[in-house]
Amino acid sequence: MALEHAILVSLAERSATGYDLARRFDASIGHFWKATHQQVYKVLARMQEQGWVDVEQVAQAGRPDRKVHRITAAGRDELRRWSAEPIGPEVLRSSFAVALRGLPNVDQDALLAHVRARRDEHAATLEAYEKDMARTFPDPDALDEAALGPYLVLRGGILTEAAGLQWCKETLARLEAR
Amino acid sequence: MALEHAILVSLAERSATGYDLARRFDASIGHFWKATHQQVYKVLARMQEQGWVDVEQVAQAGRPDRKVHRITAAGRDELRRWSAEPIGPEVLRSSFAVALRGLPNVDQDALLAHVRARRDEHAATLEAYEKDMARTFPDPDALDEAALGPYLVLRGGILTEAAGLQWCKETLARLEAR
DNA sequence: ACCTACTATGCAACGAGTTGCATGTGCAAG
DNA sequence: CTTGCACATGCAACTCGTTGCATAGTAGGT
Repeated sequence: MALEHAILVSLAERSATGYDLARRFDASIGHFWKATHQQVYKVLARMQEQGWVDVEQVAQAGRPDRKVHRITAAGRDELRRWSAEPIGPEVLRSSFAVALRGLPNVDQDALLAHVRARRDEHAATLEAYEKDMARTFPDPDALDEAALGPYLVLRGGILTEAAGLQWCKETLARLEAR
Repeated sequence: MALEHAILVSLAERSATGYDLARRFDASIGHFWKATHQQVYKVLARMQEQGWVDVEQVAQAGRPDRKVHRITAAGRDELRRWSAEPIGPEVLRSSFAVALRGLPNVDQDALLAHVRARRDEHAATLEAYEKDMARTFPDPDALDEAALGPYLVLRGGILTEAAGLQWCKETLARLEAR
């Protein structure tokens, strides 16, 4: 499993509550790793037992205490240990590709609508990433240590979205040409 | 879940045993959907109960009977019904991106080695896809009904691999420049 | 002669991930 | 004044997916 490690990376950037982490997994980190809040809370509890994080309880009025999780030295060790391990094969699951492959056996109109929707999503995401890139890394040739990782990941997001968009466009052209 | 549907698509192309399907999930279909043989057998049993496939038992000497699964009319209906449903968000889980994002906190040498290995894998897969493309679809402007789906999926594979390769190259250039 | 891989099925135990529910306040929009 | 969203935690039940094991003959390499 690697949700642990995604959380460790995130906590190494900045300490956070489970709630904060869950939101990060809906936003920036969510571009390459998804997790729900239930999962995050469960895993955080386990990580605490293992001593990878420790918790500072912050009382609040009218709502549950914030439990701010901070990465420990053991957590950093684990991150370094994990990063030296061979990376397992990336999980690939594209129901879009499944539907395309089954072209003669699926609902053609629905498929066409799916492709269009997907094209628009890729276009929107790509645009958002490019804006983010321009805002956060205005000068990509002058990045400090802390910025390089996030920059490279965002670059990956842009390349991935551009490829997805291109795929949709070609697919649409083919389907519409029939 | 959509493993059912990936199997239905595969069986619509050609009837098969669980063993055959498992191998397809290691090869062509595996480019966009992974599944182990244990999973395939389990799901096939369920699909049979639901009446989406039926099974012809073929006796063999010295090894278990082959159970050839064929898609039924109900299976085809299910495929059409499923394809009209909204597609859920694609699952994204890239431990590579996690490691990159955590750049300052990971083992730098190991990461560099991972990126190189990944670059080589993408290059090899891309080359294999392109050969497959040249062999299977020598004239992409003259595709019949049955070929279009597989063609488009392969195109998607090529675009995806090319993007991954590009990402690795840029990443390497950045990491090596430090 | 031995070891490995291929064919072909499947169970059992476990770990990962999803869905649904529960609780309770404060604040803003309609 | 009511509806809904943001904050903040978490349990329970379930399904999905992985890992390890079991069986058993045949073919091919060292």
